[in-house]
Amino acid sequence: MKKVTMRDVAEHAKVSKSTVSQYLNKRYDYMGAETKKRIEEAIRVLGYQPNYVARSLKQKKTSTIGVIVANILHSFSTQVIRAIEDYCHEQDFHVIVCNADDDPEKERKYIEMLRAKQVDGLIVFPTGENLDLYDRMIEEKFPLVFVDRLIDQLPVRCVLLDNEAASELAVDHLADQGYRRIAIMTTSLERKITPRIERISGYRKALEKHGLEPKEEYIKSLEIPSMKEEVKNMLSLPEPPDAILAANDMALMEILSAVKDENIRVPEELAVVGIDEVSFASLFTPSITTVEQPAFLMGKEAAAMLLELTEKPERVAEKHVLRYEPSLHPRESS
Amino acid sequence: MKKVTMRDVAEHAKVSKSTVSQYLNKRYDYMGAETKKRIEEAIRVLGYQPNYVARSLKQKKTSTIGVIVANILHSFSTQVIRAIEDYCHEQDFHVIVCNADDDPEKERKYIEMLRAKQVDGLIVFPTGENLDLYDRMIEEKFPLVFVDRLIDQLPVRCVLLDNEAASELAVDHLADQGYRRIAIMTTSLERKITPRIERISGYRKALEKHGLEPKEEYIKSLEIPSMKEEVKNMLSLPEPPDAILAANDMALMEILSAVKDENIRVPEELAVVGIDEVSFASLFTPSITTVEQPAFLMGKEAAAMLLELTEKPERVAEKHVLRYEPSLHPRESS
DNA sequence: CCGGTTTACTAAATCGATTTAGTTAATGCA
DNA sequence: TGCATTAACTAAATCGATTTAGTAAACCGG
Repeated sequence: MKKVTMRDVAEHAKVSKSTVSQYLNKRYDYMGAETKKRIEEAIRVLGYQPNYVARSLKQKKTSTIGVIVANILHSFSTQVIRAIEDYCHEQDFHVIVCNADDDPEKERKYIEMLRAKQVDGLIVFPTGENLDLYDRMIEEKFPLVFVDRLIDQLPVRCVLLDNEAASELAVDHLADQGYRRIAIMTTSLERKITPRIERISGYRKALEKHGLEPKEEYIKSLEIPSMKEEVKNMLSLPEPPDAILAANDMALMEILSAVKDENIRVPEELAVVGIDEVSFASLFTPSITTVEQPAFLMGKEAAAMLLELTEKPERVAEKHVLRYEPSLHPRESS
Repeated sequence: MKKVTMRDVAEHAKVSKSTVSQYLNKRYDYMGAETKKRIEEAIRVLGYQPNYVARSLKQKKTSTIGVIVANILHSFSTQVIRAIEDYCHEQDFHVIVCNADDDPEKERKYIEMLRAKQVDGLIVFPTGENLDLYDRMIEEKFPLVFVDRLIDQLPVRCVLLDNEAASELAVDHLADQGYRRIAIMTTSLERKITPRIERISGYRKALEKHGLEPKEEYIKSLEIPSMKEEVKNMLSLPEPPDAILAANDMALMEILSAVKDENIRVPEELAVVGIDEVSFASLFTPSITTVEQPAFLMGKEAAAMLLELTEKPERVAEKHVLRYEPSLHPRESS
């Protein structure tokens, strides 16, 4: 049951390997009709299937790209991944997805493995800690696109949300509805992660715009497990917030869980708005007001950009920061 | 900026390529300490990184497996994929995921592409239409595991839910709560897809067990877009159901959407139970009773099984149908 | 100090394609 | 007829590793 190779096809069709290769690559320029038929026949009866590994070695390209997401638990990541996969498969590229789990060591390992596998390019939601690797890729003009997070000093393509606008949309909406004591909660504190920082700064600016004073007790970023507790704390402040902005989908889930535990009426006692669209937003009672990222578009753009770099690697180091506009879905929770 | 190869390392360290290869593969049996140091040094200063494509060609293995899911929109698929990826990455295997979109032609294309890429094995949620390809893989002893769906006549490993038990759990629970007019709704009608068929037959058997007569108006399988409409139809029957079992997560979402549109009180007017756990089940008001598949376990098992077959391909054709037990999460919606 | 063993390495074949530089035969045109 | 073209192929090098068979020197016991 050994593998059938091009050599076998060649022998069976009584031509050379070269001719078979030409045939497979549709270089029919000077190929006899008779020969063509014989090769076709040989391929059929032997059940030949090409070996892309061999071809990749020779051609120095694999038609495969890698995607390393910082944390696959975010719905945003999965939406972007789907968009990338759809686009790439359309273009006959394959995709290998890795989840760095917000761990720079894992990120390093995956970057190294994927490069060893000779992927033609990488889309990375960077943890931000492996500057040497990022630098090296850029220097080598290895096709690279960053998503969701910015590394200021690096000249590289980036696809991300206008995060300040996202918070602004949410705060504007809440302020318009008459809410004055607006809190914000987000996950992940450690490293300076772009979306978290920008969403908080956008929130501060928007408050200011509406003449509202930011209170530090209303601005919390903490790990998932302590989140519900903090919602409860906030609500038992002398002056509790009348609205909470969840800075991402995971924060939203925790807030909703706390709200249910405590039997808080939404939006009468507390308004809730989430950044990131979630599958259940409109099904919920009350339905949840959200600020949606155009995740699908962003994924598609990132993929398109990467595949383009694949053909023009000299342009890898041109810095392009593409900001996408979020959109508000006003619903019953605010 | 050309690539550094083993040859470059060898020259720089003044040894042969073979020695460098031994070094990289940690065959230190008879290697001088001095030589070792020189190679190490050369690798460092040149920034050498191995090329797995070349290695794969020689070794005839890629340390990569393919996963082809029938429809990635199901939460079950994404959970299984995550489990597979986690397990494989732990074992230093890579995973390429493809979404066949319930289209047998796409499935065929992906199977062919992945095999051309020389993946070491395939985990497939089979559409059921490409028997020739399935047959051929089994005949060639190509590592293969099926998930979620059964193809009766094929001797192959399968990982799936005890679907009849899932419906039974749901119906038992509903009957215990006093519901008598229990309906079931599911997506996808065309092909005879295992979970759909078994969940419906399990439902029928369970009804019978409880002395309830199955009514054809209560058993509906249709495409997503017409689903909401059908819920409304059902509820305006002379004798409307008092409970609906959603046979999967997508059906559940449609039912919940209809329930919200029509302002139906759950569970007073209509109880709702879903097969497949969804992220928002416990957050919802009312929280949703679900029957959970052990998706994570199933994915892990499928991956473990496949990697084992990778080492014992002679066992590919042994038929093993692994059935997993679902579990009930009783909540407020029933 | 001689034949065998052990140590430390290397040359060359190989994996399965692609590609370049030819080769041979047929054809065209003056 | 004679020389350049063109058509239809092919031989061999190549991609970057792994691996097998082999070599040469050092060692070692009798």
